[in-house]
Amino acid sequence: MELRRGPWSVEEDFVLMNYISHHGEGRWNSLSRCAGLKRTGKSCRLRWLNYLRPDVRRGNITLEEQLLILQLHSRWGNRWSKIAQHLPGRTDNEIKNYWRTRVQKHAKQLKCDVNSKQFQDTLRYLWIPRLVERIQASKISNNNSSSETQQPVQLMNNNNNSILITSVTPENSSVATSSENSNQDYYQVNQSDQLWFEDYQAMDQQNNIELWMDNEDIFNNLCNNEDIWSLLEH
DNA sequence: AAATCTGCCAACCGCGATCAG
DNA sequence: CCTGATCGCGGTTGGCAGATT
Repeated sequence: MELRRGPWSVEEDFVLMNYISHHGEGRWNSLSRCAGLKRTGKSCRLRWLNYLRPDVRRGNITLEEQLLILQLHSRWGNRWSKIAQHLPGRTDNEIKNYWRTRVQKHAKQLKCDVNSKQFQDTLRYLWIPRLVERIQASKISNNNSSSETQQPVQLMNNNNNSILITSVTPENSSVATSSENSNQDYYQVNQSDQLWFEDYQAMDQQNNIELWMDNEDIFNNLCNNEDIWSLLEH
């Protein structure tokens, strides 16, 4: 039997959805045959998981989701399926596409490799905190009560060639992180030994941005579809 | 207005892991 | 235990639409 390739038709989608609704997913090769689809099992699986499955989320990646992607990628690297497990309704393919088209583009603009320590540090110490700050600001301006439990972070040069990351209380939440100063801090850090990294890890254990990942409300305020990259550039 | 470029995203491919006989 | 089949993941490609030249 000749296998079909390329985009799925509406009829094929219907057949696949109908079959899975009656028989469940899995055993993709036999599923494809039994459903009468001229597609590989692999193709059926991909179509279902990335497009047809009812809990797939559509629309732009939100600020919160962008933050999660950055944080999780800094920890796990290109383990897209693992990252996707923490973004309900988003597929590994979607996250991978987002990363490649948006994040890698900015690495290119900075003339550094996306996997280089320099770029990873830029993400971790400059862009992630600024994104957290931005989200926090948007929540405060929205009078969102859930913001009380979430704290922004602040970047400080502690005169020891390391960057100190501290939480910021609501009363002094106007965090100053001009790109010039932060870049200067960043390059000083780059010349230092491993102390800064240990500092960060220690803070990581206590009260820093990782708290965000565990907040159950994080997906309850998906109000904002702004793009962090345009925000961070200006 | 036409040609070219760019961003986006669905789909395919290769490979290693896992499963089943 | 071995081997072929299948699955799942990450990398890559191709095509479309909108932006730019």
